Amino acid sequence: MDQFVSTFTNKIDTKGRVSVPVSFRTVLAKDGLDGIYCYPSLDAPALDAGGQRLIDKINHLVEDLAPYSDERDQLATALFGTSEILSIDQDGRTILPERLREHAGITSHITFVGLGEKFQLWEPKRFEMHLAESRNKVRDLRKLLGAGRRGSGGPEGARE
Amino acid sequence: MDQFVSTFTNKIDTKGRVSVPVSFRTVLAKDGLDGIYCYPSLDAPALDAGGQRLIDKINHLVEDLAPYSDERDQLATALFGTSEILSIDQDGRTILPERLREHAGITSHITFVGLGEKFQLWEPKRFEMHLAESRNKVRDLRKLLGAGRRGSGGPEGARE
DNA sequence: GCACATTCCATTGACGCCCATAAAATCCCA
DNA sequence: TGGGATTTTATGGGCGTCAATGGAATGTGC
Repeated sequence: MDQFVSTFTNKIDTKGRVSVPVSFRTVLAKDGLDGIYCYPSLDAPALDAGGQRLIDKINHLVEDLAPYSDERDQLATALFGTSEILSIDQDGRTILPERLREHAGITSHITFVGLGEKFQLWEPKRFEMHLAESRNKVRDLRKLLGAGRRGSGGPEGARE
Repeated sequence: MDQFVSTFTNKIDTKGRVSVPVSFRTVLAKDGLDGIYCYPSLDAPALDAGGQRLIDKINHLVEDLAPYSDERDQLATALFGTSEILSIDQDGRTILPERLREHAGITSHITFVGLGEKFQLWEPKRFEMHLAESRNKVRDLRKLLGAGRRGSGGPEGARE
């Protein structure tokens, strides 16, 4: 498996440590990064995270702009400037800096959400609402696509 | 890691010393420069900084211009004429010359901002505003990109 | 002598490393 | 198939190390 899938909710201990789900750790290791590349999501109260592949993608984005141009610096500022490379200790735990926790409203628990090539970190309650919204959107989308194919899952097509 | 990532805000003590974030020092050392190459940013009230790789890049930039052309002299003056190579003491601290501090409006605290191949030095308050602007720009930029192609989108993957 | 810069040392708080425990998943064998 | 044994994961806590910072000691030029 080389993709981030499923969701997990773990606890933050008194020292600010959280266990990273083992399946995510496996994907990261295969990806060739000893840690988690993580930054505030631009359009959600959540954190985006991933491994080397995600870093490479962002590098390409920045490198496509003219050297020493204003735009390039701004893009690099918004992406690299707000990013962290979180270390993972030998028990598979990491520590989120205050700045990142704040952006996502995370206090005592964290929900890890697999999105395939990357994953997100959410405050559990917020993620519940976000998930409900997402499902509704998917439902609407399916209506538009037409009742043509009915797949297998019932009205709750999205996974649990 | 061989890139400047994340931001750090450190204090300037009564003697003008500032600790350079350890992760930045590591990158500089790997880059093969015992110090910080630093000059006033051309289009921001900040300082640009980096290691050997940055020096090489700027050399190429200048060399690509016609010899004895006005542009070449101007660029060389603007960059090299205002540059400094800051030394790093054995406790990982450096001292910013008055001229550089003035350009960035730096007084008691300094924010180190990783931009990948280089980094910037900002007065903390100013950087806050600059970051907000940058994030807005990138959001707009992404909307433009996102409208076009769907699968490979930006770093945020078009979906949400 | 003094002003300034550089080197060295001390403190503090954060982080990494190690071990312990409990719960859960997996395996094994009857 | 079921129940117990083993492994693995999630979590908690102790402790040593290191980074950031402050201050003293030493050096250098005027």
